[in-house]
Amino acid sequence: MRISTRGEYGVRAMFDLAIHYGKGPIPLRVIAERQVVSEHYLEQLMRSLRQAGLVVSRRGAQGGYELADHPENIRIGDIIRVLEGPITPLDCLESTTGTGGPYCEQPELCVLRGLWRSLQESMEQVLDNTTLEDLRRDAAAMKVAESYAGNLS
Amino acid sequence: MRISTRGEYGVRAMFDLAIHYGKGPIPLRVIAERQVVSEHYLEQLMRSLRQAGLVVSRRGAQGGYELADHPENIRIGDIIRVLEGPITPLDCLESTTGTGGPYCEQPELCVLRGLWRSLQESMEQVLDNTTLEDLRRDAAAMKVAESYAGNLS
DNA sequence: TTCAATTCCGACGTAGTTACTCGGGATTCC
DNA sequence: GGAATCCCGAGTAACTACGTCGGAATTGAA
Repeated sequence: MRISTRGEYGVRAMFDLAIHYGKGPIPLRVIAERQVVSEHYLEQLMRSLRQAGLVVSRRGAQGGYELADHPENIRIGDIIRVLEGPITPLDCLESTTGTGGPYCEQPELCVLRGLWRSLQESMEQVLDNTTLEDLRRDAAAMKVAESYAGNLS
Repeated sequence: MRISTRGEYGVRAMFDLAIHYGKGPIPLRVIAERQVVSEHYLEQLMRSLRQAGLVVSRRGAQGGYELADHPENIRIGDIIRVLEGPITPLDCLESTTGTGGPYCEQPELCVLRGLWRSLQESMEQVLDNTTLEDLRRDAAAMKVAESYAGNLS
């Protein structure tokens, strides 16, 4: 029931970009330093996020990454899905082929399906109802100045 | 964000025992056949569940496993915790030592902590408010006779 | 009393995943 | 032209998930 470091670091990086939204591109090196994660590793994650259209990049000197959209339009669930795949406790909920044991092919007969579906919905509810803007506002409410906020995990 | 087969098979097995609660011990072999999981593997899971006090066992001929308590007193969360460990998206929520990045040692300064905590609470809310009795009742409501219910995933 | 059924236990194996690292090419600004 | 930066594919070491295996201990029944 854990998210991996991909999701964790990815959200940290996106939060960092949200805090500094509107100030032009931020180099990977800076994000990695502020969030205390491996630069090379984070680069891989940013690659995924860029391909998914959540961030845009600029190459060369003065280049870097920035959010592709306003923080209020980026949900945490979007980030997690890109980096971790579908938000689901069990793969069989996503496919119709049924890998969740006997009778999983006939969802109407699978009692446990309802349980896992509820779990899935409750997770998605939290992650899709929180945007980067919410987090940015939380940071501000904590009276943590922007200059420090970049260091928050 | 997935549960592993330990949790999945474990819940399936406990559900099976709930359906057949009050009829004496059920041999591992029977559970494994009904749920279509490896007998040897399931044995390991039952070992954990027994040590945690969720099931009781009887050895020898006519032996097997049964729930240690009435199905309404066994929550899905109890089962998952035994087989998967704490229900949490991030280990740092469980410890006070702080492994969630900079400032995680000072939770009041960690903006993301609130997000992960919400996610954790929503997962626990579902898993701790569903008991084996709820699932048993679901099965009955589905008009699936007990004799078939044992086959449900 | 013997025998078959069953749980109990510890160890082993192995395929896949995770969490990175690395080297170099392409692009952009000054 | 050169420094800064992103872009890309490959490699790798450790860990985890998902089992397997062989046999000892216990129990009920014939």
